[in-house]
Amino acid sequence: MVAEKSGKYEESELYRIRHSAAHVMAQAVMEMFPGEAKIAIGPPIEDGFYYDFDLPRPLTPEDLEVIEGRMREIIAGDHQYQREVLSADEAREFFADQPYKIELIEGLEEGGTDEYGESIEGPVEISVFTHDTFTDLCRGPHVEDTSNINPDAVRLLNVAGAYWRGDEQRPMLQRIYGTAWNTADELEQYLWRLEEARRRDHRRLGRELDLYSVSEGVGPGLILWHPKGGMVRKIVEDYCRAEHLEAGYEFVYSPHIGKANLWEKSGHLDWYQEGMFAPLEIEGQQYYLKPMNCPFHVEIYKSRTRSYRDLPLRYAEWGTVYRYERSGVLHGLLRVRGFTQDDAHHFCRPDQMPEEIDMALQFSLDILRAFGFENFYAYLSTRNPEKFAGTPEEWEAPTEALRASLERAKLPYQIDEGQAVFYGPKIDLKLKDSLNREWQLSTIQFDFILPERLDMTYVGEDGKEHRPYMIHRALVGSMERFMGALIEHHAGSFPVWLSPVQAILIPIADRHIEYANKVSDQLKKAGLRIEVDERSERMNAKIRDAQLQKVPYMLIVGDREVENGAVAVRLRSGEDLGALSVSDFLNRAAEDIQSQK
RNA sequence: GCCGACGUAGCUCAAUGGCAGAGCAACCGCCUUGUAAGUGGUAGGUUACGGGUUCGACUCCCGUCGUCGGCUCCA
Repeated sequence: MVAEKSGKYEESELYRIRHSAAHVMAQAVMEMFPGEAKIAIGPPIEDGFYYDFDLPRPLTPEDLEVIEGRMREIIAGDHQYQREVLSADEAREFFADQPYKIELIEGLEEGGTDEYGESIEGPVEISVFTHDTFTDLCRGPHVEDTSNINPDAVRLLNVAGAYWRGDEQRPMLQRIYGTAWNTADELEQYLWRLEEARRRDHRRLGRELDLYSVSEGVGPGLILWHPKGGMVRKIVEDYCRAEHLEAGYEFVYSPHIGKANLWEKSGHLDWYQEGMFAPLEIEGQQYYLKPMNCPFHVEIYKSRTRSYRDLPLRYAEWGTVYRYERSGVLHGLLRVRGFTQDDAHHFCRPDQMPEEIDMALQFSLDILRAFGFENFYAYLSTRNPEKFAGTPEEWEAPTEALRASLERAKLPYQIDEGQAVFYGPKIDLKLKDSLNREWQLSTIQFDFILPERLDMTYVGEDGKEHRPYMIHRALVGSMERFMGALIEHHAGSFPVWLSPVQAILIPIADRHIEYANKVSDQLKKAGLRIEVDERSERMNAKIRDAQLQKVPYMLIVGDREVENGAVAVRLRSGEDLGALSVSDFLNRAAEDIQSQK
């Protein structure tokens, strides 16, 4: 079942409002730079709209305020949107001083691309929409009248650079992003959502919770895990390792560098060199930092003769890889230059392939669910016609095999045309977090190229040599990116089983420290991760700090608790559970940990 | 990589050409505390780095590095 691209938004009133607001904005910008503003395109997007301009100078935040103010005036003028159909020649004449529009008109006339650069079939009718003094090449739809736009529900957000037609060889334009809603209240809610996303930003929480840092001294895109973040990561890894063992994987380890010749044979230097760090020279030999683990796992496979009886083999490794990413794309934990994949390779006979794909897919879903993620979207990436090994015919069966597995799993999926890796098609799993943002984590890749390039064989029942199939898969993807997703999904309030500090003991006065340490020892023996706040601070201050660190349980101990062998339990939700005996608290904690909530 | 903004104490931010500051954190005390910040003091700086203009630069100019928002890219 292929997920339908939702046609609903495109047909909605909000879509028309945003599209119309983009036109109003373009009018305001053209008035700001009479005769000098060149307009490109301005479509509605999720949650808002943008418009691209070629202007004589960079826009400032103050300009945005002026533009926004002028937009309100235009809106208040109650101008109708009027559609008119033009011939290509008429349109060219009308937009004679707008080179970007001229280019768009060519696209419409010849067919191939529409006014947003999306591909279309055949030539289409050329229409323009006019409101007040502004006319734009546009297929619509628009609202009837600018009075349908609520001036109190429009906000310009920021300016950014954007290449004309998304092509880095072409001019860089200035893009103004804006948002528009039905009501001021909806706008407020949207702005609140943006603010909430900022509060949850893993880069901010990473610092506040002392999870990780990136040091200028070390280098961009290279992550330093601090003890707290390291603890969370270790728990994630330990859990995954145990699950892998149970699922029939074996663990391997491989080095960080390998000879140039290895990467030549694997095809990485042909297909992927621009993503690799420059080679190191050692005793006249070139070595490369590994961008992937697969060639090493293949070498392990090839270290002896394999029988059909040995298959499938499943090698798993938390392998740290290095990939060159252009400086402008680095982003916290989500786009880095060094990261650790929870990588594994299945080597199997052709007849085992469907089962191996099914297993990898199911395992992936199980693991992600364990960490609190529920909403998955699958993407099937097909052959990139510009960048693929083998022949198009060879790609057909593997692509079908992946598709069949998705059907069996009853996962809704979309096709990502041409997004495959050079060595085969893949399934990617993306998930939505608690703020409805999409994250790509899992990938399951069919590979029929490397086994041949690296000459892998097994001896079949017939005593002859056969070529195995290979699956590359990473479940959480990269530990770094997954940690980023985990931090943001839980807004830093990790479930108890993942919290680096599960409980903090808060002695009310110095005389309670001894008892706090005694309880701490007891809890540590039971396997909990505990801290004691021995600072000479007020209890209130200690609670505040523990709250800010998002510690699941705050255990307050004063005279009453010492006397009764108890702890007064406060949850980070603010809920006060009152005094519990140490063993009752342990039961409560064990339950919470067990449920992984 | 590209366009734009930015870089001042561990963090958040002041100082716009004339003595580099505050709050929090840290450290040393005092207070001994009952569910989100008790209180006094001390220390902390090559203002990212390198050059230039100037009597004088955190401030103006150039370059480099880095961060942020996008674009492009993303095995």
